[in-house]
Amino acid sequence: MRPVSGMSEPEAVAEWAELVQKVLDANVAYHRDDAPLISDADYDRMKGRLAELEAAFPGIARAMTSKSPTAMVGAAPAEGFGKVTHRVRMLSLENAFSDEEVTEFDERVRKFLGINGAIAYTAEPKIDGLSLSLRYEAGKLVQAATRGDGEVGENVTENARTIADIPQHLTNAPDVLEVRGEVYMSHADFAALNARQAAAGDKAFANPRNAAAGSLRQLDAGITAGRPLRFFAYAWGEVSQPLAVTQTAAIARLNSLGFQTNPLTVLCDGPEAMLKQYRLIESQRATLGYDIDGVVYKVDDLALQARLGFRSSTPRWAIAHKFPAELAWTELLGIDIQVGRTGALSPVARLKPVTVGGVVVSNATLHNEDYIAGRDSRGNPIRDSKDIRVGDWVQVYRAGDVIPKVADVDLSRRKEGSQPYVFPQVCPECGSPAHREEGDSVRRCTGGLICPAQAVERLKHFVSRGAFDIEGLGAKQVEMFFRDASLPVKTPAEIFTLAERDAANPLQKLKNRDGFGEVSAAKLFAAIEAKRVIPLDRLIFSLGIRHVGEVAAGLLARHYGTWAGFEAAITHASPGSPEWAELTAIDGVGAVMAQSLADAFQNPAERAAMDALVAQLDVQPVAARGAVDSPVAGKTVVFTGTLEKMTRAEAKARAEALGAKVAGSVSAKTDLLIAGPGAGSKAKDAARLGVETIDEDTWLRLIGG
DNA sequence: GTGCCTCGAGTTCC
DNA sequence: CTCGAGGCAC
Repeated sequence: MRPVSGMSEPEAVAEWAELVQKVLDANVAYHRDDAPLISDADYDRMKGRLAELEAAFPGIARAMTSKSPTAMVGAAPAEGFGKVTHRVRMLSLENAFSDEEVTEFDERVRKFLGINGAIAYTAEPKIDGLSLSLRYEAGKLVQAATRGDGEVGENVTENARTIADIPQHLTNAPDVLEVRGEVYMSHADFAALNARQAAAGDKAFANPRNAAAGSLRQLDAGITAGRPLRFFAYAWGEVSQPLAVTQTAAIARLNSLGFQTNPLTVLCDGPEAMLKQYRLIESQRATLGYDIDGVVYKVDDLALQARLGFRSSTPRWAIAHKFPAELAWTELLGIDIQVGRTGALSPVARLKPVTVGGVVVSNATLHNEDYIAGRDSRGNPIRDSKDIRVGDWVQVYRAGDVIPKVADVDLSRRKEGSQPYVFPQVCPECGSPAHREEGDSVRRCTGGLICPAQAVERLKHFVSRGAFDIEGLGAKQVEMFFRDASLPVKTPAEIFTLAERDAANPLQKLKNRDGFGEVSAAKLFAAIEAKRVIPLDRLIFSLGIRHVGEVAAGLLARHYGTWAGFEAAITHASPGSPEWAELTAIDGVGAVMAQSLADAFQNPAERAAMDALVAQLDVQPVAARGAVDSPVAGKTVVFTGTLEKMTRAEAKARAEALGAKVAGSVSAKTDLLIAGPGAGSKAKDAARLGVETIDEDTWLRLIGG
């Protein structure tokens, strides 16, 4: 590549224009056609060069950068779309795969609510498209957003405006109304679109879902307008006034506001009726004219829905009853072992590519060594104890329509002289012994940070979304720096000395490398610099300590507040010590997690890496508790005796939603005891300790209902 | 001790 | 998304 410094402006413009076209073509191939034209590395290189040209010739930038793909931020999931934070989280649904699981769902709901009689549920087809949230203010469509990760989605307002089923204006709607539903493409429209694609020499879409997703995510809304997308409304997010008192009535209301709602939505009086509707919908599946992948059941009474509330990522009042997964047979070409950040050795099946549910699958997970051998972790036989051998014909499916898995083996086609797979006893990456602990289903490499696979996976975790989340430093860049001879990054601390080391390196500066330019190198250094200031919870999560995920890291950070406090406590924690007692007293922290933390902090190599890292950082303390505005926020409460207005599970969920901590027994830390009739020893304990005790009605008044 | 509810870890394909 | 397992209530 020619150095930009020796180029004239017209030459630069010519190269720039050519590159823009190539990048745009690649974008179309990747996003619309799901068929990459070029490798990711080449793509990144082209974008880097574009940025370089634009930086060296500001004229280009002023005149045309708005057209340039560099204006569409790189790497991150939201290429070219703005981000939208959902005011009400877009959750996913719990899945059921059998009739029993549906019956259990109903039992669970009634148990939670303490209702013995029947409860009414709606049943509706689960459309196989992509969910979309539409925000209306004063009756006008102001924003459309994809689901994203449920918290943050992409702003696709302009594209949504081109969909005929989506009204631009509503009359008699609440001031604020967020309608949720599914964007999909009908079979007929999908076939016609693919015929057009073929006529134009473009690649066909694999299935209607991909076609709908690709069409909605066009950067040019003009292309979306030419795609026959449809929309069914089935839920809502933020509303300024309630839509109705039942799910059925709310859907009818959405329909009268001008939305398409699914005509197969019916009200059922219990599991029997739900399953009947499931079979009816399943029997009509082939003739509906659009893809569905199951049936969704929802508690009809919205007041009950509110009482049931949510678990961490799914509502308690709904479930998706999925149709059986599509299966396909193919040949197992080989078994590779991958090493994860905790050292776990995971076998991956390399398959002769096969289409399953409209997607070509060439890899599948084999879980662990027992799964290959045909036993579960308790030693019980699975797949009739058939083991899986290289060369076998295997049946694959996509679990939850996503993750490819091997379900079965065809013994009649097993090749003569095939041998059972021998699981490696040493790490294939570093050669250290791989041990399997009693009762554990995974075998782990014992190399720790010595193992390059573990080290690089730990680094990837370190820069991942919930951890340091450094823009421009993703998995791919981490791999590159890890293997780099002149500017290596082998430990998290080394990320923060990157700029300094680059400046001190007279040859081969980062900005002169393939894939980087002046601008991108400076941007990366700035992004790293910005993350020197880091909240304690993110730091703890980023350490990648086994059993300590995002939630546990948050608990620990909130309990200890500062790095100094946390570090001192864990360093001295061992079974029997006061630090250990304090640690395991945290709600959600048990002996296993405590031991894992202690092991990490008391291991000299791990500890050295941690200290070097923290020396580079400005760790922000974390406040004790989220500022929930309620009289019980931050209080520790205990329930005892018989609760008459709600079940124990419900009482606990509501108290926690209001920021209270619910404990099982009364201690000096208890702030409030809610005692129903029949309270025994706990009430005595409370009296002895001087803990305030109230009855259920007083409690309900206190929390407002 | 048993059973429920979550979380954590690992995985694929786009 | 699923599985295994940790943590806790009963």
